[in-house]
Amino acid sequence: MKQSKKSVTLQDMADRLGISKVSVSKALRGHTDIGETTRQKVLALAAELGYRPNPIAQKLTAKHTRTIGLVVPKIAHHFLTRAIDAIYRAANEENYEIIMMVSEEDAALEKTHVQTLLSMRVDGLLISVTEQTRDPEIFQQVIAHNTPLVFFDRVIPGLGASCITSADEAGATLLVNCAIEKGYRHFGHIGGYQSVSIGKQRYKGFNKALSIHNISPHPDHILFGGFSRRDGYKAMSELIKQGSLPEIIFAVTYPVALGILACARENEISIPEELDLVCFGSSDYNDFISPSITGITQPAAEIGELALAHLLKLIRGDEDVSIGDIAVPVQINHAETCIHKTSSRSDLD
Amino acid sequence: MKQSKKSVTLQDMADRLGISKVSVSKALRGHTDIGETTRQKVLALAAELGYRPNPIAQKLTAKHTRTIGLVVPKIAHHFLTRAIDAIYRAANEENYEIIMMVSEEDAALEKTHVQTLLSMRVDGLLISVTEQTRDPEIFQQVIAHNTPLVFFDRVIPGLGASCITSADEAGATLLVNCAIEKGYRHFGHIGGYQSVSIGKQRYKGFNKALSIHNISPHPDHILFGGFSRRDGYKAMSELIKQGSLPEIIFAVTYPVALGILACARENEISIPEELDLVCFGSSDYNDFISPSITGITQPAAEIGELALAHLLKLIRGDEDVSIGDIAVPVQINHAETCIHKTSSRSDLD
DNA sequence: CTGAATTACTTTACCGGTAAAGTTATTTAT
DNA sequence: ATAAATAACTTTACCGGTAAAGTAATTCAG
Repeated sequence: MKQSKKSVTLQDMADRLGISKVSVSKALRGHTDIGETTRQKVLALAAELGYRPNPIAQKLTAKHTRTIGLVVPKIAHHFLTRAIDAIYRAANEENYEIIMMVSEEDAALEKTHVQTLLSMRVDGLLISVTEQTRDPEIFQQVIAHNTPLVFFDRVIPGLGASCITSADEAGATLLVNCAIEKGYRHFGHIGGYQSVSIGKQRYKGFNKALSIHNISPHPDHILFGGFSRRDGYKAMSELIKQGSLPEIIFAVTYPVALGILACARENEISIPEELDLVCFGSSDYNDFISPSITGITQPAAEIGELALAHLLKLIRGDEDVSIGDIAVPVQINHAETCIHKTSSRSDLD
Repeated sequence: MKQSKKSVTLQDMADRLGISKVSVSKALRGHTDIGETTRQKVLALAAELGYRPNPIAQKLTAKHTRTIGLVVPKIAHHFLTRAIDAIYRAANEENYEIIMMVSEEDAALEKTHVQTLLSMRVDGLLISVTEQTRDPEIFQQVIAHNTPLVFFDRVIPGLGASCITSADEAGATLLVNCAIEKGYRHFGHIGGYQSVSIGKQRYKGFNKALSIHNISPHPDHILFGGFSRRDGYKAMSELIKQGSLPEIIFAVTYPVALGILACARENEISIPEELDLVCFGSSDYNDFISPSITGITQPAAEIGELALAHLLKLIRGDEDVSIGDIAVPVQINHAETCIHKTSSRSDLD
């Protein structure tokens, strides 16, 4: 394999012009030390040779690298995909570079990635943690290292890093309240790991709505697991095995709701007639699904943008920024489930 | 903002141990120059201080950066998302770092990104071009620069860079043949820009199947545009405005098919009864959509992996690798559309 | 027993930039 | 007229590594 053509360096240009490389550097950066004539010559030569400074060399000296590390548990995930997209877009506008690493829901890999990014001297870190992350030690290291850190979506509160999330708790309450108003009383929850922020907060919001209305769900109707379609399917299978079903299930994510839908379909349980369903999250494809699922639309792009904007403020040391948690308000997307309570079950009512 | 704690350098450790920094460097790399006793001391100190070499400094000297540039037109796109995911996973296994940049379907931005990545001294480039890319100049520059380049999905053949794609042409032929066998005779195509490889190849495959069977589609039923849901919707509106509909439409992408579906629904044209529909591509959600759309499933992960593997071979200079195009075979996913021809139209048959 | 090889290091140089501290020749101020 | 300031460069040093070329002490070979 032939070696890559060497690119033009300051020294190359200096040699051609018979001046020192520092002069060339200064000329390019518009330093006042350099006379107009020389500067024009340098600029002309640089254009001619297509000179581009070596960013690696630049980063070696500079205190700031204009690079941000992004760690996400996966990419092919409806919410994250959109958030990542927004982060890239916003970073590009601000002339920051993103280095994304994928932890693949593996806490150990996540840790390695964070360490790698730190050693790459990123100016700051944006992190959405894995389902498995329990030990916050690596993040405490980041904070101790004085590298600005912002969590988004799946966050770890209380570490002294800002957390940007959907209004998980409030959104869940909103959704469940809406169902209560429509007459539903017997709720189930297929929730996520309680060690993960979104799992915990959404369950909390669910409980809050119920307790305000003095409703207590049947313990058998509350199940916890992961956040994927597979997890939803599994939980629904268990629920069916147990025998009794609630009137309506609140699923922790959209994929979980789909898993429930798939499982219900296989077991010939019709949704929303026999069993109703709502969830936190939605999908671009929701309108095409039958039944389309009533749920909470998450402002993924907004969260991505906010997280980046907040991180940049921390990096720049803006005075009007404090480390804190931001919960972006969410809305209900009314679709074909959870229209109104269709049957009243005398045995329970 | 306080400054980040300075990280441990070779010099720091050398000072503490009273040896030269080069010895420390050699010890860490297991160079035979260093005695066992000293090496152990260095290793111990490195572990104690949590030394991590500065990758920026390393890259400045090394000829290879173990970094690969990835340029994609967008992230939130069913096929690309999965391909990107696979690329990250594979790169991680091979201990390569990915630097992804998003061109946002903007050819100018794409060019800048490629230049930036080149100046970052990536070892190779993986590119899926934008809808708008017409001028191959920047890619010719890459090739002239001797940086290995592999296109995937949306490719530019004939430049001397390898192209990894779905079997676009063959897949389209396969799908259309299948429809022909089921009795369909009057075809429409809502296709993509013919300047983009997937648009061109899929249309080509469509034509091939038809011409083999001596079928010529009505010119009014052939429309070209972009690859998004919006584009599908727009094209379908036009088709409706024109008056006559084909029996079945072959849509260039899954989102385009959805756009068609949405537009048909609004105009109370029932699919698949009044108008049938197939497309190139599919979705995780297809099973939940009604009607679920018969189409070609693209091996996104496989294409991502193949593209990366091929690029790595080029980078490593493997002898058994030649620059060439690879079309990964595709399959039909049979769903609720294109079951069999339901009506025969006497006016046309 | 002595020259050559080996061991275990150190010194110097370099990657491609940037910052700080010279160095001249030319102005400007007094 | 002469010291001080200014303009326009150059030299040196440094970022944090790696490669190549010393060097001194010890071991080996004949």
